[in-house]
Amino acid sequence: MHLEADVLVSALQSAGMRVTTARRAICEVIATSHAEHLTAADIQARAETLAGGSIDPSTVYRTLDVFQSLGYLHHVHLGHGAGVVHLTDETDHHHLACESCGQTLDVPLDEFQPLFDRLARTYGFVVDRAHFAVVGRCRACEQTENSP
Amino acid sequence: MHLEADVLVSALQSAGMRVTTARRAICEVIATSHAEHLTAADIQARAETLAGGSIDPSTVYRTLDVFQSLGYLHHVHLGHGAGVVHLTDETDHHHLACESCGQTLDVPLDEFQPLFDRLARTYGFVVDRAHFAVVGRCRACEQTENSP
DNA sequence: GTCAATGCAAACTTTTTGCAACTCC
DNA sequence: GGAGTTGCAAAAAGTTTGCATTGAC
Repeated sequence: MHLEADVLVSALQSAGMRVTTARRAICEVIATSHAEHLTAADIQARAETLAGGSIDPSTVYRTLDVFQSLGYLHHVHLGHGAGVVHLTDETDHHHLACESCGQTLDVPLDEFQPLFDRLARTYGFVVDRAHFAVVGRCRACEQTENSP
Repeated sequence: MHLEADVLVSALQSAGMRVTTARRAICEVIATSHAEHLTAADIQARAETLAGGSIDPSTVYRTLDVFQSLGYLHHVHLGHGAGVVHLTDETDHHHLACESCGQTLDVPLDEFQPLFDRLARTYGFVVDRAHFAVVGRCRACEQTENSP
């Protein structure tokens, strides 16, 4: 189930691309990020630690683009601010993004499937599941707000 | 049903705020924008035409902020790029945003309400309906893509 | 006459791009 | 050695902010 960094590295090689220190570190970071939603800046920071040197933001973005092209990543917007990346692998859930505390809640796909099916049938609209995030307020923030 | 620009102007006055040429023009624009999804730049352009002079982007943003604070507007992100504003008034529908052609489809709230109710019951998550947009591909783009 | 609102310029965040230097295969 | 990658710097888009001037009430 878990995606190993090796798989990503091999994917680069199979595509005729080169494996550099920066890319190896980024592979490691995204392979071990399963349930997390990392921004490019997050990935840069972790990859720099792993690589033991600095990595330019543009390198991070370019590498993430590569993995999106190869189909391993999608990027998602959970509200304002930076986008996050997400393993394509893990598409069995969706995100509820709290606009107050920034946390995200993962919800099984089953909850959404009836709606998505209906939208496809009625409007011919195919939802991009990976790109989809529902913005609102989580239970904790909702309670805090209503009992000051 | 239609929100008149006068209502917005009065709201400013009731809140102890001043009515300027720029604000009057912006009121006019958003009051007559019903089904449209306007960016700050769109609003600036139209307001400048109405006002017959230039209006600074910062003035537009500040004025839109005022109306969001007063509860008349929400801003929505329909994918990448600039956000759009939306009359709070018209919350009886939701947006399907095509990531390919950029068009948006309005869908009655009824389609979504069962899901929203379920999310609230199960997770305590209250969906910000105005901020919510579903990203995907519309019928036309989906067909174009699949028959080249 | 005050104080809020404006315009301007500058900063800001996130992301993209051009290009010379580098290094992986 | 040659093509793919990198870093740097600069640019892009969208938005926010500081501050002096203007203008509404």
